[in-house]
Amino acid sequence: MSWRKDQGRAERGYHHGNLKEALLQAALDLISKKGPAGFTFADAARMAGVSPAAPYRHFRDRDELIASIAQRGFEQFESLLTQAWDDGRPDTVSAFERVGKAYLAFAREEPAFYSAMFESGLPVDSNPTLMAASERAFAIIRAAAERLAALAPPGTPRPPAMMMALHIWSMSHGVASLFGRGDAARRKLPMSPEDLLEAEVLIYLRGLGFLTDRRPGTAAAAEEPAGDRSGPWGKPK
Amino acid sequence: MSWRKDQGRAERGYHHGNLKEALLQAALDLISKKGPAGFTFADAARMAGVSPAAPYRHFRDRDELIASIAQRGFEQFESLLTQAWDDGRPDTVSAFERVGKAYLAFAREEPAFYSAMFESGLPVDSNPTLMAASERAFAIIRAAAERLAALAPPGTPRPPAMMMALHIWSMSHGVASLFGRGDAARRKLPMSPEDLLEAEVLIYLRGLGFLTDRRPGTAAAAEEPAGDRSGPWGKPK
DNA sequence: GGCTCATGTAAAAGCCGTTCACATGAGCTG
DNA sequence: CAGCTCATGTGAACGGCTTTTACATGAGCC
Repeated sequence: MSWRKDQGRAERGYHHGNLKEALLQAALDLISKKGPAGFTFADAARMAGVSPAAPYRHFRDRDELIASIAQRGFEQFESLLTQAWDDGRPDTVSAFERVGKAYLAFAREEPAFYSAMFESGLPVDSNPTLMAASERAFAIIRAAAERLAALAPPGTPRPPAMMMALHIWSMSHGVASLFGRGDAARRKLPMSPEDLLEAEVLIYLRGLGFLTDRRPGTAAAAEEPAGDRSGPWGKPK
Repeated sequence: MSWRKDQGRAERGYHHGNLKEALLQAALDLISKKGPAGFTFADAARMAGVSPAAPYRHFRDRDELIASIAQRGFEQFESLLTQAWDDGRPDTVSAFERVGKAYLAFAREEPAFYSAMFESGLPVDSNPTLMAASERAFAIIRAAAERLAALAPPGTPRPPAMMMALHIWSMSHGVASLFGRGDAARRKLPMSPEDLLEAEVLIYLRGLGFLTDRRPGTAAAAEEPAGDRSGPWGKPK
């Protein structure tokens, strides 16, 4: 991937040609290295090889750059979740769990996006298009919850899908922000964040009446392919 | 509560007399108004009526002030959780739920402490005494989980208390940081954060085999006083 | 070929964090 | 009480950041 002009400052005319994009990339780099607080507008400009005033031709101020990154992050996030959900294939429950894992994977692999989205301190409702992007991403979780709710075992009250979605979101976000990333907020854990979240979601689903232990002969087995786990947290000793 | 010298800059000698405390208070004010990022060392100094260099006699740098606040926050947090847990009275499950609510209440009522503790971007492990304070607070949740695990219905595998504690922590933190505070991260919800978290915890506990719907004649009723709720999310229509 | 306007620069104002040499005076010592 | 000492506060200064303003450049269009 090479831009029209080499992205280094090497022999570049008066005009950069791709500054907006270069600034977004630089900001991503910097945020992932030093967090959204440590990132400076001037640094991004330097990295792109332009003067400190140049970015103002493309972003009203520093916050707007961060908001742009958050926006882009929500878009990638939405696409990742969509892919993970895969319209509920091969079965609703395991697709649902995959969504939780995708959430965590995103937080770990795209820490810069994740912090811009959730830890930058920007009010979510300041920017309507940002808010909309955030809601589109959440809509994936919501749709998944909707499908899951429809599978509620007959006889039990059907859980509100919106509530389930919010619960899953909060679990994923909680695990991701407390234990998820390598360098910030490191706390010792007896298990990986992924396993922690998986167990949490499975226990939760079981609490709703979804028989996630997948033993043959259960109601869930009618829709789910057989699994071999004995319970949400591995084999008890 | 009046200090030796009136805390305003009004007729104050060369020495402040209580600068460290005044700075901590000022920082709390500022952080709760403008977030941990918006807070500046110079502002705190101004608010205390001293020169911008004075704070350096009490804190190595800005981060150390924030860490001090986080530390103090963890201490208050621990005390609040201890009080909420009340050693499991009147019954383990309801005390457990009270702990979740206390978590949320703290996030809402002490946003400045909460952000310093969880959203300031300070590496938790940078300061050993901070880390220790954080662990003491978490120990309350852990102890509660321990007691709850001991009540696991016979016949089912007993869940690891540590895991339960981490689950509860992540749920509480997830709800608090996504929906908890009035002004940052405002997202529309069909229910209050408190109700959302309560339902989440109840469903989770049910998933572990704790019969939290509290109908007479259940195993849980042997330890729990009777309640009147029909399920974790109110009456289904 | 010449115009225009988006895009870049230079310079400057104002703020912040941080450091350093120096000032002050609270509290101890005799 | 006199005098000393050292914790605590001051002022000035450095470098860096954000943001604004007036000006420069040249890409794309007529």
